[in-house]
Amino acid sequence: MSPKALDPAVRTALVDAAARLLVEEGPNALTTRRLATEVGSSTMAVYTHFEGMDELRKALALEGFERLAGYLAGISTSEDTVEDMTALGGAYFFNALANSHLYRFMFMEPHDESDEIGLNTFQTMIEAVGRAIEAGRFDEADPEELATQLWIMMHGGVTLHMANCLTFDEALHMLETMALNLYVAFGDDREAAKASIERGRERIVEHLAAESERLGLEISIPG
Amino acid sequence: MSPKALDPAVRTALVDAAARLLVEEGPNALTTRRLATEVGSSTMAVYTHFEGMDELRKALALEGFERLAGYLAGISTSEDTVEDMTALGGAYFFNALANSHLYRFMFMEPHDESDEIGLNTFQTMIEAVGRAIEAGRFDEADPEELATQLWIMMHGGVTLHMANCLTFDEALHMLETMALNLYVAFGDDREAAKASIERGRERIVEHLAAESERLGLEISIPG
DNA sequence: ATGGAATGTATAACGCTGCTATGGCACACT
DNA sequence: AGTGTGCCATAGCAGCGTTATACATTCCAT
Repeated sequence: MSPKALDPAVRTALVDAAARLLVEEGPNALTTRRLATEVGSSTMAVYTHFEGMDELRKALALEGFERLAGYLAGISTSEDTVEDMTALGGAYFFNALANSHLYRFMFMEPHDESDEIGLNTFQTMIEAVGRAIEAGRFDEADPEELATQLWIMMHGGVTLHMANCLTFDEALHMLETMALNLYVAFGDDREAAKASIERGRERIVEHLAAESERLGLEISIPG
Repeated sequence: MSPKALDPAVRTALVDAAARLLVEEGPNALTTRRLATEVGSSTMAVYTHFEGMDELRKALALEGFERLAGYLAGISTSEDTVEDMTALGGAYFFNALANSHLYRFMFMEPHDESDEIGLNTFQTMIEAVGRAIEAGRFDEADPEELATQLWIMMHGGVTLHMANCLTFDEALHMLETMALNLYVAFGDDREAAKASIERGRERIVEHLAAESERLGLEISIPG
């Protein structure tokens, strides 16, 4: 009883075009008509594949979570668990800036429902904290509790930077300072934490340099 | 050469009506036509007293900063500087929730220009940190540096709660835990900080209870 | 006191938005 | 091969922010 199968390619094409429009021309370019002409269909496609623009925006938020997951997955684990954690934070930070409009949809858009989707992305951070606890760098504690603190810190720094309340340099510096404070509060040795943060930043810089070259982007990373 | 003076009452009426619409019916109710009928004028009023809806929204953000300043001003200083600081954080938190739509305009709306307005509100927090340093609770440091960390923490917790990523209780608990961690990192004694946070929360609860009774609101404050 | 210039405001319209009713058309199943 | 289901294009609706125009009001200069 399916006369014409719903083409999933159209759905992904819509999401892809929407994401592209978002990063290239900003949120104002994200309209049904524009989207329709972009994928070469009519505005009805939005309503057959989604319930409307709101649900498409939710799908876009999901796309944002997947990109974030991709960035986080690019961070390999090492014997320095705190360095890994710092690198994950850096990946979070740069993903938020690179896909800032998507980040908006993920966390800064007024949600009607409480979509708890994408929170398994957060699992990566919890696991990293767990490894640091196992390695003895952090005191015994609930990994989620510690990871949440780091998340609050990252999200706060990222969004205050987006709001022009902190410059890029300020945000980066404050986040590193806060990370040091929290790592120490979590049980790590101050000097060891400082060294791990330093190495974590170096790894992020390398990683991002490679990434930006791959994408042909131009990202300036201050000292 | 001023045939008809621009009535400032209309401007404030517009801002007041906009703020009321925002808190009572949400952002979707904030339209030029709705606003016009609300203040009993035509849509043109928005364009004579503002350049358009965007500038009106900026004025609304300013209104939000003033309300925040009012909340913060309601926190008196005591001999326990860390308790004061915690109470300020609580006031910040509850203001953000009570005027969440205004808070959105202040920090979560994509700004074209970098309005650095309202950052003198932040001065209150810097001064509170300065008092804690003078009192010897915190080590000698740049007060702004420490205050910024607390701000990042508060903003992160508030916005993650707004995004339904943290429940009210979770946000409150995490913020108190983080505050303790940061206070200790700033140089305070752990037990002293714990006691100050406890007293700060009690003060906020009292303050908010009085405030909510005055406004006839119903705010539930968990233990 | 009076004419004229300047300026806020109401009305109507424009282009845009998200969205929906309608109808045709391509497909899968019997 | 017939048939009906369901995707999609067209056209239209109500609403949005904004603007052009006409009117009314007010102040200054004479």
